[in-house]
Amino acid sequence: MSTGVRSNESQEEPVSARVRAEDRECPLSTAMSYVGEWWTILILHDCFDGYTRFDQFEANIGLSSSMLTSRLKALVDSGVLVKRAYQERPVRHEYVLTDFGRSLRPILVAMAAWRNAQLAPEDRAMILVDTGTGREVEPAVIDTATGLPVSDPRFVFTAGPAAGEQMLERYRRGNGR
Amino acid sequence: MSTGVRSNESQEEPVSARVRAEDRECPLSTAMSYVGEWWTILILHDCFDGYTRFDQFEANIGLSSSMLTSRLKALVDSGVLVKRAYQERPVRHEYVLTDFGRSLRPILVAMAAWRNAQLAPEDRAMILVDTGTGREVEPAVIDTATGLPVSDPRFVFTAGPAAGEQMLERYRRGNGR
DNA sequence: CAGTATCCTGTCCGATACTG
DNA sequence: CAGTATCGGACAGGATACTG
Repeated sequence: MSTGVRSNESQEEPVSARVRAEDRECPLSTAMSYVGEWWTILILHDCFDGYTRFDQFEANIGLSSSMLTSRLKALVDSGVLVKRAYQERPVRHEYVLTDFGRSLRPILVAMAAWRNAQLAPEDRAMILVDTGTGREVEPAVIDTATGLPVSDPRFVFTAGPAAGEQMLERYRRGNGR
Repeated sequence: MSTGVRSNESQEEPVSARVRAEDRECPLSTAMSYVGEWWTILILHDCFDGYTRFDQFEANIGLSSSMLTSRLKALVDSGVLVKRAYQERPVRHEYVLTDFGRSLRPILVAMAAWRNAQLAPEDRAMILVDTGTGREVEPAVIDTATGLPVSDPRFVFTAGPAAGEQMLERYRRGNGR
């Protein structure tokens, strides 16, 4: 799990997302292989709100049980959740976030904040609050060095040290910048 | 476009994502209807890097031309891109980000930052840099009031003023918190 | 309740061919 | 080059039925 990618699998080998992510060696693609699916985001949302059980996910999200089974399995396989029996006879499981899974929360927050920023405060259906003060949080994605929002045009993507040929080509002179 | 949701459409009415987003009245779902697809993220990435043309997207992303056509159309319909002829005879178009489209960039940055944080600096294939200083940016999602990262457990989601029954139910006493 | 297994439909998406 | 139209296979995902 050091690379953060799905570890095992049955004998079958589908998972187009994984292949695409590695082929592209791009952090965005890798991130998409984790949070690029509706159900995954919705399940994570539930988890961040403290829900842990199959029927809770099913009720909150409203997906079919077979889909939920397969999504949960994928999340466990990829190290985002762990499945744990919390009682025997009958055996009952709970699904809880790993540290790795918790690390995804800022992405969800950024997405929710993006949408809420388009709405007047009184039109927001879900908000982030500071339990210390009770006040609504206004999240921002910033550069930790300067504190500036990353939407500032001075910040641009470019090839990193481990860039492959495709990535280098992408950032060679010639794009519209 | 004030609500940021797709405006028009041909006579046909597919777009399952839109329906789901509105039904759920959840900012995460709405965000997912915009950035929940691989191709959309990849196209946006290209746009943020200054690419504007059909063949550039095709070469960088490697998707089929028919898919690219339909993804671009969706992005134009949803107000993320505008299609503009930059020359006549033969007519050639470019696709450029609207302000609304540009507002999505922090989400992409948060995703890339999430992945890069798992890698040693020398293992990163793509990074964000400050063109002022030339240094790599370490982005963070923070609360603008306190400056604390939103990963801090004091920050939690809860129902907002416009929460509907489903959202209220979700945050009533009873989840695992 | 907590799932698993099976079926079936719609849609994603690449391949191919065509147009100005 | 910058697309559009059509075809067909693979798979996502709901509905339903079954199990301990």
